[in-house]
Amino acid sequence: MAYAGIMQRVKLADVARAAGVHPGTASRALNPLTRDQVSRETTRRVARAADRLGYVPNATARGLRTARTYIAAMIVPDITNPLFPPMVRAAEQVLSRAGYTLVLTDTDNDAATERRQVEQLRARGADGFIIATARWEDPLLAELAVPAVLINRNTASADLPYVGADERAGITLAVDHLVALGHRRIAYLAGPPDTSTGRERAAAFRQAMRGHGLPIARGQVRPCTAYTEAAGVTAARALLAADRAYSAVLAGNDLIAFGVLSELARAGIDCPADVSVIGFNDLPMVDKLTPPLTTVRLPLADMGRRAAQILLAEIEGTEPDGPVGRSLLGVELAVRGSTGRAA
Amino acid sequence: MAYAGIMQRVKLADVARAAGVHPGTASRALNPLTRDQVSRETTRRVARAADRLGYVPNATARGLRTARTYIAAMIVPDITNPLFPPMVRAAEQVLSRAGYTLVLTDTDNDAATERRQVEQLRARGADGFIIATARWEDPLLAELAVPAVLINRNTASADLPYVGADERAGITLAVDHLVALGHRRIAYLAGPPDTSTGRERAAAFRQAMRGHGLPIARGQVRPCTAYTEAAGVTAARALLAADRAYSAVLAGNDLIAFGVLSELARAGIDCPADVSVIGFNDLPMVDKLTPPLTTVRLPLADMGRRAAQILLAEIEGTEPDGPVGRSLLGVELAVRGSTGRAA
DNA sequence: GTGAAAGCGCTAACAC
DNA sequence: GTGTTAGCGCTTTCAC
Repeated sequence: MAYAGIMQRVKLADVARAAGVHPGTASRALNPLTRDQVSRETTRRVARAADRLGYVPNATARGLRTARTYIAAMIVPDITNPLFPPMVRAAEQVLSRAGYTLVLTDTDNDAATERRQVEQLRARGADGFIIATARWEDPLLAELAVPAVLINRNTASADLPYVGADERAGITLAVDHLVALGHRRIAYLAGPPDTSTGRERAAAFRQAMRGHGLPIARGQVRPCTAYTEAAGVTAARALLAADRAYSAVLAGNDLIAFGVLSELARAGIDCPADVSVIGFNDLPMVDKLTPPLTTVRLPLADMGRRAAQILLAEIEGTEPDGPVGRSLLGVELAVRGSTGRAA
Repeated sequence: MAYAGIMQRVKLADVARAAGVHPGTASRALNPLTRDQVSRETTRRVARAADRLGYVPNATARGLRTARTYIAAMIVPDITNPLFPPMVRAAEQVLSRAGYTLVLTDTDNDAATERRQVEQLRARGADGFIIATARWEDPLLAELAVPAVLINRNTASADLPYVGADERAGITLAVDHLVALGHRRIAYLAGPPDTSTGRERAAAFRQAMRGHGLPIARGQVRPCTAYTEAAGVTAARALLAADRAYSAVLAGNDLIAFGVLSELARAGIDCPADVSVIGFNDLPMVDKLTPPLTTVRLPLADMGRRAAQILLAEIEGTEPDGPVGRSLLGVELAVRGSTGRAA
């Protein structure tokens, strides 16, 4: 096989020869940061030659020389989870515009796989990481010695920049909405406590209830073992089996809410007539369900963009505009048919 | 910021010194393909030294020397389309196990963006491409001079290996199902004709109808301008405005089917009592709709795996097991509530 | 403002 | 079987 296009590529030396200058000069002329060391006229000649010959710099050679790869890696637990694609997409846009290439790696929700991936990518020389897999206790993050930004999930194990949604605000909106509809007995099915989202949202729920002067009974806040429909079913079943009756259920995320909805249906309890349900994340299609799910919408693309910007700033050692340590982006409540006035 | 871990990495020369051999020898000892040129004893010493020092080869330097990057790129039109994540995930697994790193790039459905991305990735030295964005007439594919595999969509512009689902079989299953339920007036809303899937599925529909001895009237097969719900709405409206009444609608994909369902609802036509609807792709959640959508399920992960295997074989110049030119993977019909007996 | 020369870390062609 | 040497394409001192 002859892949001519890739093999006989035009290199800097060719451009320099065509422009009648030394390769070093051509390099300076082409690099925006060193362009001012070169005369206007030379710059023009080099640029024209490069353009005419279709010169594309060899990233590998540059990387070897500069010890920079212009590769950024993004680590997600499972790209088939619709939460992540919008983040990935937005991050890639920012990164690629800045000359970086995004490497995506899917850990399949497995810590060992994740560690392998990270090591492979470090060997590759990835300039930085955007990490969407953080656990609350996460030894890997503590060891990490490269620029990195956490997205969606935060950690207690390291002091890394974090970009997330304003989860407290989201939960507050949801509780406020239910209270405004007359609900007072509101159960919360939390996400797993080894994630920051599981912890943060649960804490926010307690605080919001307290803000409305509503007491929280035992069993009213239940942790789910995972952010899955199955875990939601289990938790909902436990809720239904308990003494206390709730007029509304706030779920740690949409998948848990699905579990609640299906368990309510199984038990012959109507939503929203008998019980209102609210989810979190606003996954695609949840507005097409019957009833359509009221849920908290996260600015996923904004999060991806922001994380990429912060990472770029970290890598290049510049200041990003805006705060770095902890960026909380605004959320909104998508009010739909799964919530109604308290029975 | 001191990122010690990455900066002062141990290099081949260090290993060679520690093992008391020349770097060239160390290189040979470490490379499986050249290991047999080195004595057992030396190999052992080098391996031990490398292990002890935690040597990780510098992929950039190797790439510069060997003109190989061990980077494979995957190009998708829109990663937020749930069709693609399973493919990406499966491809990444195969690739990463083979020592390759997957670069994902999202073209935002834009040919110009796509061209830019491909050029950037060529400059990066990507060893090969998995392309999910092929159009039926696609000049970019004709120019491509690197190993590449098409996935999901085929093209007329180049003779590249193609991995897809058996679309004809899928359409046939759908038509057979409807005919078995007593339907004879079945409309087809095709995808755009600049995609192989748009063309292939439409051709398959005509053939399947012919196989049942069912005539196809003018306006019974309508192309949509895009694979979107909006395009589905438009096409469905045109269908309803026509003289002929249909008892079933087969949609070019699930999004088009959504458009049909919403337009039927708007017109007060019940699905499935009055009209049956079938989609294509089996997107997540379509089983949770009311009514749940009958649709053709594609083996997305298998497609991703297969495409990656073929690409690896292309890159390494070896034979993959199985055919290369055109792999059609089996589909199945997920029968759900949106189809019923003809009225 | 430009040229010369060295070198990033690795591998492959050539000696011995 | 191992050492030597050269060089992948680029950037970046150092001269002038």
